[in-house]
Amino acid sequence: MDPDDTDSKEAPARERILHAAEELFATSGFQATPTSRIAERAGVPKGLVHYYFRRKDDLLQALVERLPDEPLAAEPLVVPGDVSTTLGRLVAELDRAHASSAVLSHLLWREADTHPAVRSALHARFERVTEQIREVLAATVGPRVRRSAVEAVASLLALAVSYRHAVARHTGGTTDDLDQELRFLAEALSATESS
Amino acid sequence: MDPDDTDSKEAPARERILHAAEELFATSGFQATPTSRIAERAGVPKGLVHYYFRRKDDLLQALVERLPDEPLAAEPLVVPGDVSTTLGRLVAELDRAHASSAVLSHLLWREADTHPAVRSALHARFERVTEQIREVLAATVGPRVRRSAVEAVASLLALAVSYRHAVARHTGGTTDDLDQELRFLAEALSATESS
Amino acid sequence: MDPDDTDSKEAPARERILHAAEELFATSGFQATPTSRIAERAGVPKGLVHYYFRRKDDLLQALVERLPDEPLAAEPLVVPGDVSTTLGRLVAELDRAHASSAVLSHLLWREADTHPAVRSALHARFERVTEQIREVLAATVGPRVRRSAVEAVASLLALAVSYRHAVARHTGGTTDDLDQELRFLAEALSATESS
Amino acid sequence: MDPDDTDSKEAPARERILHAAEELFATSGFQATPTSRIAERAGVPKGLVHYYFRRKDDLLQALVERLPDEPLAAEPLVVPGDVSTTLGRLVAELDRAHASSAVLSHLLWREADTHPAVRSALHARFERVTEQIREVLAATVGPRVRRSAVEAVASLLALAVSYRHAVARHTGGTTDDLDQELRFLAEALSATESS
DNA sequence: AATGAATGAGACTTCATTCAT
DNA sequence: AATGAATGAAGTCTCATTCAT
Repeated sequence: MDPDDTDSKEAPARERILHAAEELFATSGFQATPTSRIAERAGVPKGLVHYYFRRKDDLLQALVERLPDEPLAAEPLVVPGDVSTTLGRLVAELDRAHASSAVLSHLLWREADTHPAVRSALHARFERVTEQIREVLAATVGPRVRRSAVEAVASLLALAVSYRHAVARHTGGTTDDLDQELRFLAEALSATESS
Repeated sequence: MDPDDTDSKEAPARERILHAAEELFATSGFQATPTSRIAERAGVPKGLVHYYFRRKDDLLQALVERLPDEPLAAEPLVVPGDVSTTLGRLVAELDRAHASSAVLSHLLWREADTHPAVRSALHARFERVTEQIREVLAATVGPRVRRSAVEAVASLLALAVSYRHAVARHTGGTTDDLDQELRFLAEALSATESS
Repeated sequence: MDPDDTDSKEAPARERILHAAEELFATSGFQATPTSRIAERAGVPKGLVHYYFRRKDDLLQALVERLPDEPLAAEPLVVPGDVSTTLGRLVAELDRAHASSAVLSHLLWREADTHPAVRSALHARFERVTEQIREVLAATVGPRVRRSAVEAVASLLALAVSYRHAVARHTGGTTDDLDQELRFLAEALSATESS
Repeated sequence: MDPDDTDSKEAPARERILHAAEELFATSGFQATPTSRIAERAGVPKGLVHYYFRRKDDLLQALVERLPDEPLAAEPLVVPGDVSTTLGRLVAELDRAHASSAVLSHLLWREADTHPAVRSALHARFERVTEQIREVLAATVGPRVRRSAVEAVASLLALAVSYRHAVARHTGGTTDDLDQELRFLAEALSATESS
């Protein structure tokens, strides 16, 4: 019929449905988004949504399984010996990564209460952030820094960063920076080194 | 309704409705809770719910306005000079306060995305926690500790504690303790003092 | 049909719904009858059907529980000693009773396969017919007739009458009469008496 | 592919579809059986069902036209002069024949209300049973037995047997035997002979 | 000949909200 | 002041059927 029509026929229907659902779930919430609106947004008939995803929950499930969760390379961030700068870069990078998947992140927090699969995805994400901070720190501080201090800093930072991400969706994406806190942590780590 | 049922006259109907709504909203979410179930749980006829609260949103609004958010006395926690012990007590107290209003807290997080009033209540709560930590810290550390260090620790701790509270509802209320992190922060504060 | 049926607002809504459902279920079958058509026929909004009967099955259930199943007086039929006449009257009366609740009877047969409650109602109905035949016979034949012969005749007649009722709904209500068969049974009973 | 492809296809696809439909229609009813489930059960793609049978009704039609209804040989059952034994054997044989096509029989009764073709098949079946009973009886009783008595017994027995078959699907296939009734009928027939 | 993606009508059901009493 | 019957919009989901390959 329309061979040169590239606007709505560009992606396969299934993909367009997923994309529409992702946006709408994040914007209005899972429950508040009718499947009919997803179909409308994706430019497909209502029935096709249920053809690919029998129940509405399956759509959410598919969305969670599609989560990118890129690894985030540690080395480029590390300035050996300069904890303050390194942590600053690290947090900036975590914020950037979070912002780039803001839609899905929002979705994660919104639906964690009702969908166990979402809940575990959220938990896994936190664990990954903690581990990344730990790695970067370990590669930055000198060998004389106590291991327990590194652990404590990694844990505190992971919690702090995660909280900021959790509320970022309520503030339109902007959060206070952590400059002051990072300087304090860097200084504190150096202090343990002296012994 | 049975007229001689003293059980149903313990609290005024309006109060019973609010109480039922609080529990159900927290358990199943705002959208997923029919007003009819609220009426049922409160032991009042269905019409009465809308008699007191014209729209369902008014119920949520009333719930948020009822938020207790007791101030939490600072002095009993302070052990002057002993930052580690004081912070331990403080966090324990914050956790306890949070747990005691777990239902409402859960509700706050669940509905923050859809109701601005809830969102601000959540934000105000975070600010209050930060302020309390700052107060307690100020009363504990010696005068030689840098003000900026106190700020940094208060901020970090508020973020960390808040994140733990945010996810407590997903883990059945249990969260990792912060002992190691608190010791590290206490030590770090002492270190700044010496200079 | 009903001479008192003046307008559709006469009976309370719940009753009108039941009445409409009864007719439509019998005419088109349970599955093939949309609840919307029941509402339409009853002259009530669609929602009211589900207000009174949460699920469609509940409507069928209520219909079955409403089954009249009048006892059918035995004495007026009995002509002592004249088995043939008595059986003729009895069958005529059973046919008449069946025809008067033709709609519900049809419904019973249609839905017996899918609804156990309907199935048992159907079974109970057969048992009742058998018992009535037995009673009438016992009051008609002389004391010298063997009990086992009465049993056999009652059983055969109940089966035969019931089959005719079962297929009556397919033939527009008309069934072959049983005159010849009844005369044979009467004669056979008399024959056993002689011994 | 080629129709003689025998890789996983024991029977031709069309046949497998009919077989699957027969079972599913009998088990769950015509309306309640989606064509997709028929395809699934038959192990064929969904489109193929409608390729062979344009509309769902065509499937039912084809099923009815395929009805076996084997004639049932009369002679082996007849014990000349012994009506009781003969009738016993006859009923047993009719029951057995019915049970062997229980699935289709069930289907017949279920869909008689909605499909005229099914209805006539059911009616024809009853006529055939009556005729068979009449034949067997005629070959069994002596010439002095009144023809009208034979007619009456054949009719009564056909009705009784048919009712038992009609409800057999509700009772898991088991029905009360007719021993007592058959003895009575045999005796009654003999009684007419004496004159 | 065969297939499975696509379609859209329509089914059941839920529920906030209104209103007459 | 209180109630529960009534309303109708909207939601999820099913499924026979069509059609382009």
